[in-house]
Amino acid sequence: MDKNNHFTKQAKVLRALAHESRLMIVDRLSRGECSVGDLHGLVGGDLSTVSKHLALLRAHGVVEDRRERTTVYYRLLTPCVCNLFTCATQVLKERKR
Amino acid sequence: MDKNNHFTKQAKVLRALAHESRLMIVDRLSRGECSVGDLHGLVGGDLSTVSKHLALLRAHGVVEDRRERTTVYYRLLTPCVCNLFTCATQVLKERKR
DNA sequence: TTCGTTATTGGTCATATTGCCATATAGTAA
DNA sequence: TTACTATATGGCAATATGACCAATAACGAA
Repeated sequence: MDKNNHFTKQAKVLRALAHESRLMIVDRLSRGECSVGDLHGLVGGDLSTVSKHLALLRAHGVVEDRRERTTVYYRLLTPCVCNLFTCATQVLKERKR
Repeated sequence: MDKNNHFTKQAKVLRALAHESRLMIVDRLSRGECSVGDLHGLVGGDLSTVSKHLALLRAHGVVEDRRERTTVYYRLLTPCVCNLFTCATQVLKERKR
């Protein structure tokens, strides 16, 4: 497998996560599955915008969904994404010194 | 401190990393400091483009630089960014199943 | 079927990102 | 000084991203 290609793929995953609202969503999902409506309540803005953020996360393999009656629940597919928070926080901390 | 604000900051750090060329740079720097010229040889494209990627990484606290004569060397400021690779890879792996 | 609830998709505009070119700067040596 | 090497910066055009509104779809209840 080509190495550049792997960096390209990784970059896409990171870009999928690198957004304020999507980080809020991931952070919430790291504490258990949640409906679109509740995520919307958390994130704010237009519901359709939240839905698009979720579609993007799903397309990149970060989350998956499950429908129950008329409600759709999302959950993390790869819990390790929490490491990103730790890492980003550490970069921010280091920067201040 | 406001929580949303923290997500915003984290998102900026992740965006700084979420680019093919910048991941290549970070990956290389994770194995020790390196000059701009050598990074350019690795990444390809225009040298000025590489320089801008480095400026962006520096502005976000991911790397720092040191000048020796006419050569500028860059190095990682926060080694934990390697966790990002692990995590992104895991997301990619999970997606395939 | 028709209606209400929940979520997704299409369209469009504004803004952000990226890459290349040309130019400028920092440092060294002659 | 001039010239040379190594990097950085300004500017611009192409593309990508994000937010909203409107329209649509999926499902259950009446």
